[in-house]
Amino acid sequence: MNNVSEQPQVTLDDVARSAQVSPATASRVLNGATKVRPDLRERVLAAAAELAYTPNAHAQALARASSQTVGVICHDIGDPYFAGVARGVMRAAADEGLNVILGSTFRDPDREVAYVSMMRGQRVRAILLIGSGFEDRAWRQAMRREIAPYTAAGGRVAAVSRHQDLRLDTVLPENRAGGAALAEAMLALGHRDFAVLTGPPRLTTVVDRLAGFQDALAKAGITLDPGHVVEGAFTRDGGFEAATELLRRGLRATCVFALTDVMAVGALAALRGHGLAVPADVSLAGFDDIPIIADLTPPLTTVHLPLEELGKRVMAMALRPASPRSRVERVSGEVILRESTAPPAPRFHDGLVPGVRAVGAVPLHETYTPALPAGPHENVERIFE
Amino acid sequence: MNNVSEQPQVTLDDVARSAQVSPATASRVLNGATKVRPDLRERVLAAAAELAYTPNAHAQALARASSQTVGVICHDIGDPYFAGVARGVMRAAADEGLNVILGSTFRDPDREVAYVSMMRGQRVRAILLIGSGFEDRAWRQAMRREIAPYTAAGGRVAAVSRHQDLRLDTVLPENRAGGAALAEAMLALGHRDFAVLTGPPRLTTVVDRLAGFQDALAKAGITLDPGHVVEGAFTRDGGFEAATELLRRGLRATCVFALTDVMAVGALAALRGHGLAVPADVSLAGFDDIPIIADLTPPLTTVHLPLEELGKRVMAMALRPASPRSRVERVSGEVILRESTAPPAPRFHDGLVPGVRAVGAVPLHETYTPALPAGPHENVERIFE
DNA sequence: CCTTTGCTGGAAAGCGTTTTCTATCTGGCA
DNA sequence: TGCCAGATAGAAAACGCTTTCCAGCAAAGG
Repeated sequence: MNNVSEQPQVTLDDVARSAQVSPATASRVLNGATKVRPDLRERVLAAAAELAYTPNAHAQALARASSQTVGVICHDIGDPYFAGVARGVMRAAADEGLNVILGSTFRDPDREVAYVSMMRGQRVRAILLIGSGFEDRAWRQAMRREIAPYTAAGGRVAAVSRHQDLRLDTVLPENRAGGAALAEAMLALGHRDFAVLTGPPRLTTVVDRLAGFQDALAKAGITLDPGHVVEGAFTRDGGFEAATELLRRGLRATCVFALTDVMAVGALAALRGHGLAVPADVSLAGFDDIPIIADLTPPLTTVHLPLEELGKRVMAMALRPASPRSRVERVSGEVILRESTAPPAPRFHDGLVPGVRAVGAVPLHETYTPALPAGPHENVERIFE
Repeated sequence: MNNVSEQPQVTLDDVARSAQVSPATASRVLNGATKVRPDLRERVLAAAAELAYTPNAHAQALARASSQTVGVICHDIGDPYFAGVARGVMRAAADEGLNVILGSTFRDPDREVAYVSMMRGQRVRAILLIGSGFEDRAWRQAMRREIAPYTAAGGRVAAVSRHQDLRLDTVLPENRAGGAALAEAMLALGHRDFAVLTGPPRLTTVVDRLAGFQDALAKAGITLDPGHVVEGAFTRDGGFEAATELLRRGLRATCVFALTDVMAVGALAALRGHGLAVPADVSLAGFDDIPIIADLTPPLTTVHLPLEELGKRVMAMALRPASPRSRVERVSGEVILRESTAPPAPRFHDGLVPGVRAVGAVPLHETYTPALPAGPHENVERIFE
């Protein structure tokens, strides 16, 4: 079939033969702890270079019963959120001399389970689950069935932003607190009427961010009009469609909260397409702080998450030996007020919030972190439960 | 060290023993072509499920002397360009049932070579090089030294957007033609004075895009003022800095071409920061058509590349058996005129281009493909050299 | 000068699969 | 009824490496 004549791979035996030593010695030279006579060592090294020898990683993994590989599973590597976290993971992997097997599930739960199984087969040192889990009983069970034997055999699993049901070591963005903080910030701006663009309700991230947002509103005595909560896909187009639907229903809100920045980007386009100015006519806020949104016009208010840091952190977590109790590192979000949010236009005021314009004097681009426990230098808090 | 008692991995022998058959039979049941007596088959399947058996992929790879893995090397997975291509690769990999080992070089040539070596060790079926190569003699030699024995042993290597020196199967965006087409489009708008924000001159992409751009200008009798060519990193901040430097030098150009969209994003911020309106004061164009730029204000004119398609295509290429001559699939770019480019403001006119405003009547958002061979349905042309 | 200790190199036993190869057993046909 | 072909299960070799276990040798000590 293949007319190109294939030379056989050069093996350690070839190197050993060429250097006139035993395979054992060759192995020791190449990665051994024990001493080898200098001249033999020389010969082996020379032979290896000469033959362009590369050890068969599979054979090594088999013989050593351990691998230098970690698995990473995300929903969509094309999404800036995951790309950002993945960048952190790649950086950490490079530092640790680890290889990364990447899985992109395209948001298919079955594919996620399949990836775990596959990585289990690869005997990866650790599996990193990036992104929200699914609120799905069958899925959770399937995952558990894969994960249990893996961890029992010494495998490590760590997650970013996961539901607690799987009891994994987790780097947990404070989605709930972040949603609440954002709501408080918007309330402080004077908004009283909100709309939310949500994602698939099966995702824990959706549930948490929305809940936090609603909590804070409730504390202010405000309930979210169910008609003002529109679901869309966690994509730019999903945001666009959700915002369009919102407008179709007749938007009364003065502030729209898109559960992710990616959705917010689409929403911005939709709002603008309908002749609404942001923030003059309506404020818009997102969540995640993906790199691009500071360069939009207007720059988007959001809840900042240190994406790359999340990736590094989850890797570090996975590399620590397992502990009997699952660890959780909470990473707090930070509301970043940019120009996409402003006090509501006077015509929306209900009279209960006089002088709101004054609040608008809060400088834009400034960090606003109400009610969030944040350390002086890093916004991370460790909790062992 | 690890106080968690580790159960040993369950092996095929365990399954066989539990099913009271030979390992050979168990293997045949699990993935064999030959027939096995139904009751034995049942027992094996039951045992495997019972024990949560997962075959050791390393042992399989060793025994089968082949792996189900491909390697992908890109500069920075956090960059929207690579993330987009990687998404296509992941999709294709999923379709083919292949696993992906990802390498992110962070633009370090040495790391790239190291990744190839590592993937060679993993005996990946194919290595996909995404992104520009380096114009560096030592690097090229090192790469060749890694690639030659790999391909000699039947490994496949394919690249997106590479220099031809390595003689790889390549999916080649028409960087040169794209640069030229963009120049032509800008000339048609009436621009006569240009500036270019380039990236590291070691990258072939930089060389090609710039050359194409200059070619087209030369044809129109225009030479690029060397002071109007500013180098920056291929990142948002690189674009920002390069544009800032350009402004510091005193920008006379009416049109700025950033060699990548990512740089253009930074440039846009810099221009705006200096009080310049785009496109009223200066036009701005990029290259790649990463997803976000259509949502910027103004939406960015660019040369569209089908990123995800690039990824799928390079995978397909790598999966085809090698041919004696290296294949090249050229993918033409497509100039997308959006609102970031407009005819130059009258004050910049040199009097030689009267009536330029009329040209501005060309509707925005429209596709403009001068002098590019594009098929009716896909903008791809196959060339075997 | 002989024995013991300490190194170092080689032989060989795995690591967990797949895949010949061989043996056995069944059924079919003469 | 006897023999052969066909099919199927098991034994064993192989995949390429690491690592224990030995053996041999040199140096050191008695």
